[in-house]
Amino acid sequence: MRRADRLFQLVQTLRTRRFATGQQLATTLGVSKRTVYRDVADLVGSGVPIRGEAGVGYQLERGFELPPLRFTSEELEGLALGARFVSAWGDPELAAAVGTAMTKIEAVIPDALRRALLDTPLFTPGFERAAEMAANVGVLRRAIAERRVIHFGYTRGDGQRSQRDVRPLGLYFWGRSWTVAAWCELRADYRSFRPDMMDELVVLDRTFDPGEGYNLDQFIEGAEWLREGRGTRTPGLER
Amino acid sequence: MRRADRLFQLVQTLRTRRFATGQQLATTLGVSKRTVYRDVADLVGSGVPIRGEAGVGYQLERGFELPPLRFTSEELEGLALGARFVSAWGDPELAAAVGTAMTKIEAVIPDALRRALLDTPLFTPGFERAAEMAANVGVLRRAIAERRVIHFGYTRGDGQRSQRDVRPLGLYFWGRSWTVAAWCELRADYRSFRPDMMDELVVLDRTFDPGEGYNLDQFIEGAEWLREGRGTRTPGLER
DNA sequence: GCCCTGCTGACAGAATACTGTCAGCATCGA
DNA sequence: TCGATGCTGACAGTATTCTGTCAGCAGGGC
Repeated sequence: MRRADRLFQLVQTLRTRRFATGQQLATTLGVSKRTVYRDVADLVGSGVPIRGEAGVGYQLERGFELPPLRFTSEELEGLALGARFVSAWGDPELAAAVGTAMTKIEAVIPDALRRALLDTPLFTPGFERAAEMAANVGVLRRAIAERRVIHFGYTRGDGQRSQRDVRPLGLYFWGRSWTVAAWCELRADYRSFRPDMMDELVVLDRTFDPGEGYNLDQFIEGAEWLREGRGTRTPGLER
Repeated sequence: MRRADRLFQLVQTLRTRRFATGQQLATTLGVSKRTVYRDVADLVGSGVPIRGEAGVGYQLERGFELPPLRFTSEELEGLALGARFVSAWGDPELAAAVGTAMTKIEAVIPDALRRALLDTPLFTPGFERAAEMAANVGVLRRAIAERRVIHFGYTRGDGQRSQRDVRPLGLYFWGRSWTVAAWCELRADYRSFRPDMMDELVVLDRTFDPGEGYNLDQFIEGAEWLREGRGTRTPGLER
């Protein structure tokens, strides 16, 4: 086995096992312990965040699960604009994430590109209630990905309050505000809700299977306005 | 010199010179031509886009000026959302750029991450006139970066038409539409314009120096509504 | 047609890297 | 204190890579 391949495999092993002692790695890779130490030293020298602790073993730091990406300046320009959108209107978690992403981007671009890419005045002004609008979006995003039922109190525009258990299906951003598409267990039908009108949002342990009757495809099917992509109003919205 | 260092230096040489023959590279690096060919083959095998043409020489393809970036999954999630924003509302050039960026991202993420990252239903519905709105934005973006005066015909809402020479200072996206902040040479004052109401937009050869009286800072100073970040109307807009 | 250049294969000697063994020190947790 | 583990240095034999030389083919520009 070529050394380069072995180094790769060492990282892969750490990726899957999280913890491994030098002896274990040596056995797995079929080399001596001394060679493992040398390999680890080389990898660390190349920037791989492997941590070794005496009495414990080796551990790969989080965040190294993805390979590096190479973007063109045009692509970075687009991503940078997108990052501003997210900063202005995304939920705080994602906004923070794109913040660190932009820091990484800024660190590597040469000065010549900097002006066209970052100094170009391209603004997505946040509105007064932008942060408020995005308040619950992060939680909803996770709930959708994990297919968990959520519970919340909801106050409609006319002041009427209700408690809901809903199965969140998708998030929509309409230029000023978010809505979440969901199957409402109270009404036994599809409904849209505005995250900023929710309070006491809780993600329940209960999960759901989006294949059984209540899924986003059906929601979209019932929403002519959405398919044609021209509506600005949201039918079924609990407003 | 270690081989790895030489490979790096070869790329650096091509970065700065754009063109170089194998013989030139051999002399620069202090090795034989044959070795250069081997090095180039290795680099190409590692994904470096070097193009060799018989009778011409070697050339490094554009887009390789930037080092690779390593993002966490959270950061990629944020950038992915931003990419959707740009696809929906950005100008066609940037939309295409984020498209290829997303292709690169999709290519590397493991299946486990794919669902949370790409399959999460997170939509930024484009509106009927979204493409139309962004029509001239790409051109304006370039003009701002290059500080070039632009000329266009403008039709206001009341049907009144005019021809303008303006110095574009910045682009704003308001959730549904774009405006460009500019110094209007006709009115000798700051004005905002909607790109979708421009026709026959031309970037002139004439450049301007944003330090001389008409710059974005002054524009912002005169725009209380913008500083406080709460307005949805745009004073001075030629509507 | 001619020159310049990229590109490939083969080969042999030189240079380099790789590896295991041994020996010892440092650090962490029990 | 003790054991487990990380970590470092030295050394020598082996394996691998690297490199230049030579020879030839192919494609682009003049």
